[in-house]
Amino acid sequence: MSQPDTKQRILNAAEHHFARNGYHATSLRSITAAAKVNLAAVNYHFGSKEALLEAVIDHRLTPLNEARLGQLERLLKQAEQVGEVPCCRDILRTFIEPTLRLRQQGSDAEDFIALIGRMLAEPRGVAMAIFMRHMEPLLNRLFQALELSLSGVSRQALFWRVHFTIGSLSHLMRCHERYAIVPEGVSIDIPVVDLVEHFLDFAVAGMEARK
Amino acid sequence: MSQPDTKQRILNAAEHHFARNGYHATSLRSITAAAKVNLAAVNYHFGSKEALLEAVIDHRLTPLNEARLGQLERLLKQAEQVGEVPCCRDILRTFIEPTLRLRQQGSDAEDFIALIGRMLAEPRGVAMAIFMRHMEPLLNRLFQALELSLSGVSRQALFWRVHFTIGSLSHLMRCHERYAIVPEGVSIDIPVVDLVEHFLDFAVAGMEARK
DNA sequence: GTCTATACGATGATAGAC
DNA sequence: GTCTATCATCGTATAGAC
Repeated sequence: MSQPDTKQRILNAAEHHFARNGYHATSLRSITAAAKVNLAAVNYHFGSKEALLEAVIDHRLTPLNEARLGQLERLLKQAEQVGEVPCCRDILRTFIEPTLRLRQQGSDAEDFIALIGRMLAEPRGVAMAIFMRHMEPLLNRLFQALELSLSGVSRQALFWRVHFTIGSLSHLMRCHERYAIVPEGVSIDIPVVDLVEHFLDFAVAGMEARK
Repeated sequence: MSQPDTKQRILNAAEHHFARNGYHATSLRSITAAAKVNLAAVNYHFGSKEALLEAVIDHRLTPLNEARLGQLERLLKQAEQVGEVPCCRDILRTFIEPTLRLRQQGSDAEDFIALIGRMLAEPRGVAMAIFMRHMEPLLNRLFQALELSLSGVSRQALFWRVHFTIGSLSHLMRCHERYAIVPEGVSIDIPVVDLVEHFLDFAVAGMEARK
C-alpha cells in the first residue's frame, strides 16, 4: 500500500519541529514520529537531514521571495512610467510587508517565520548558505532600488543601513512572542499593519539619515 | 596529580567551539579534546553541557554589561549635574560601543561576539533564558533613559524601536564576517570606530523619527 | 518505486572505582 | 578531582519486503 502524501507529511512535521526547536536540536526521529512515517523515509525522499531543511526552506521561501520581488518590480515599473523614483518607504514596504503578513494567514506559516528568522543565526555552513542562495537576487535588486532612491547616501553607508534593516526584521520575526521586558502601557499584540508602519517609521528614518 | 586550571581550560575551549559551531553542533568530546581534559571533567566541574554554556556567558557578559551599565549611569549623572537630558546618540553609544569594541581586544573576545550574537537566535529555553537574565536590568535602564531623552516618542513606538535597534546590533555581531552580497566599492573591513558611527547614524535617526 | 527493519558509529550523560 | 565503563539516543546507511 502506497502513501503518496508521505513526503508532504514529513515536510510539514519538519517545518514545525525545526521552527520550534531549531535545526540541530530537532531529531529526525521526532519528525518521523510526528509524521507517522518510518525513520528511513526521510533519507529516501530527501537524502539527508540538511537536504530536508533545504526542502522546507524551498517550499516556503520561494513563493515569499517571488511575492517580494514581484511587488518591488511592479513599484519600479510604475514609477518609471511617470518618470519618478519610488520613495524609500515604498521600496522597503515591498520587502517588509509580505514578510510580516505571513503571520496573518494560518499557524503553519507562523512556524516558517520562526524558522527563517532563526536561519539567519545558524552557524556558518549549515543553513546560511541555503538561505543566501535564495535571498541574493532579491537583496541585490533591493539595494539597487534603494541606491536609486537615496542618492544622497554613500554606497558604503547604504550597505550598512540595509544590513541593519535586515537585522531588525530578522530579530523581529524571531523574537516576536517572547519578550522578557515589556514596559507598562505597551502591548505587543498589535495588528500586523501597525507593526509594519512602526517598522517603516524606524527603518526609513535610519535609511535617510544624513551622514 | 591535580590540575587547577582544568576548569579554565574547559571554559576557553568551550567558548571557542560554541562560538564557531553553535551550541548544539558542538560536542563535549571536541571541547574536552581541545582542552586536553577528560570527557567527564565537564560534568564534574559544570554539571551539564547547558551549565557550561551559562558559565561561558557569565564569564564574558557580566563584565561587558557592567561596562555598558557603568557608562550609561555615568552619562546620566553627568547630564543631571548640568540640569540637562543626555541625547539619544550618547545613550545608545553606551550600549553599542562597548559591544563592538570587543572586536579590537584579541581573538578570544571575537569568539564571544559570535556567541552572544547567536544566543539571541537560539530556540526558546536553551540560551535565551540565560541571556535575558543578564540583560534585563540593563535593558530596563536603557529604555528608561531613552524615554527621558525622547519625550516626543510614544512609549509604544519607543518599545519597538529599542527592539529594532537590538535586532540590528545582534545581526551585526552575528554576521559580520560572512556577507554574501557586498556591492562594488564597499569595504566591510572598516575601523570599529567608523562602524559605531554608521550604526549610530542609522539607529538615532530611527529612534527620533516622528510618528 | 516506496517503504520498513535493522545496524553502525558518534553523541551527551552518568555511576563508580581510584 | 579524575578517569573508565556504560547507557540511551542521535544521524545515517543499507538490505530487502511489498
